[in-house]
Amino acid sequence: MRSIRKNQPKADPRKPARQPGSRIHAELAAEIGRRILDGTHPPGSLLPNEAEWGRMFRASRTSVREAIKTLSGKGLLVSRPKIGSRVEPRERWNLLDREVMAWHRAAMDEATFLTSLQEVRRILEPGAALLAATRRTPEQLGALEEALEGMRTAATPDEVIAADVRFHLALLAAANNELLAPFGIIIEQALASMFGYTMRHTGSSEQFLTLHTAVVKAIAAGSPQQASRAVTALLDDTDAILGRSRAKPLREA
Amino acid sequence: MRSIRKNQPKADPRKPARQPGSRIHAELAAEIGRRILDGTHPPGSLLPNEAEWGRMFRASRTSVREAIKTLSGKGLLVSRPKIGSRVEPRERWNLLDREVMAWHRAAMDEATFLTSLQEVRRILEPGAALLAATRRTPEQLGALEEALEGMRTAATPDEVIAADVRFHLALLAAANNELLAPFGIIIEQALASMFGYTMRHTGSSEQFLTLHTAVVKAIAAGSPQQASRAVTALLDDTDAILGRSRAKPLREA
DNA sequence: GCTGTAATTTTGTACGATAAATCACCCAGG
DNA sequence: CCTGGGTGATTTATCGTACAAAATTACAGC
Repeated sequence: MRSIRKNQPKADPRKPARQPGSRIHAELAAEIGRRILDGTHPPGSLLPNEAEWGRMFRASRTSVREAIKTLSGKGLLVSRPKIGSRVEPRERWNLLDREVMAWHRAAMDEATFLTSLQEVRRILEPGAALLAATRRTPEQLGALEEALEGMRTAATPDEVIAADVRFHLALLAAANNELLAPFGIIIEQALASMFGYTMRHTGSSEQFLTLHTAVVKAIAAGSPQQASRAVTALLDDTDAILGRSRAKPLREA
Repeated sequence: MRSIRKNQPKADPRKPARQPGSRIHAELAAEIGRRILDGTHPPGSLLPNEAEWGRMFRASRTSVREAIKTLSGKGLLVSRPKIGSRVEPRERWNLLDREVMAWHRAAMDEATFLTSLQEVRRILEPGAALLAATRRTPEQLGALEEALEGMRTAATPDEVIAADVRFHLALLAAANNELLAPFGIIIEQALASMFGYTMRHTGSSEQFLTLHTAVVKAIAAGSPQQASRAVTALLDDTDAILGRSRAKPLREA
């Protein structure tokens, strides 16, 4: 085994020789993305130029550019010759992108983030259940039942969460609206964020199951109103577990 | 004025010399993206390798790679050495991305697409109105009123649509949930798609204004239920203009 | 037949050069 | 003074080439 390398650009032993499997451009995109989301580079500001990023991270301009392309594809910035890369206003950011949302979540207060997520869930999921009750295919109903069974038989908290995610994604899918499915990332993020909270509040697992079962029954029966209400009850329970005494504006009706 | 170029890579006069201002990598991303969305390259299939794209479009591999990075950032594909770039399953696609949605819209039946969009609007907007009624700032209320005034004084259909888009985006913004704002692209797409339809059905413009005014009044008064119902009525009217006799599952309540 | 190794293919990274876009500045002319 | 044009400088955009790394495939040896 030889140890020489012909085109080794930097023989710098201080650089800890990136772990294998990591893609430099992906790391750069994540690092720059995080710095944008956490406010280090606020909207409207000019980022360091490509050469400078390259020096900072000891990466080639090629890799920096690929990272920047990833980020501009997510609406975080725009690049123009002679100007540089400028951070876009927040409303242009594609917050519903998996990575962007993960960076965002990491950068902000977890509780606030979770509140926003749950609020959106309260809007979306009852509506999705309404559609699902009349449209779900037998396969989609089967997926819901499978997820329910998964929650019932789960041995560890991780498995419960995983089955719960499957359940709510299956619910969205059963609405049979292709523009509804992408919202799944909101649910994934919410349940992932929730992980730390729910672990401190065990004890309502039988109610947890009952509520989920009610949703499946309503959808199986083809009762839109019932399904919608069941989902709302489920979200109420979730928020209760979170220990929040929120205003619950959606329940005023 | 000289016409020679030192490092001209291809002196091919058949290639129509890209119009200025166009970014090659952006064009490539759009072209490949469209081909994925329209089913030319279905999920799970392997794309041509980077060198081949380069030959097809007479572009350098560098540009092709930047285009691919844009697309993989949108969840349309993943690349791995020796394997190539494989199209991801649809549920991974970031359909809520502006560009992806535009490609999608171009590739599918317009009426079906519009139906999906309106369905999501029926779920989201009443919920947003509910929140907006209690949370909107005076500035956000002002933005709604401004958009309303814009519809009233609009001289051309284009101006009406533009003001309408402003109105509904302002509504989303007034809900003061940062995860709700990104859904604005759904509204933009819906109203853009609707353009061709509504032009054939003029005549209900006074009702159009009345319904929008009702929304503003309810939000100004801080009445969540009223605001929510007003928005639903507005969407009913929109669907009626579209000439659809849809099941209106959300109105069963 | 099985196993480990070599060859091969494709993406990943690096570098250097040039093109194009655009801003900042200077400078002449009114 | 201001105004306009030209000029230079800066940054991204594109190109071409070379090599590295990953992962599949082929194959030799047992």
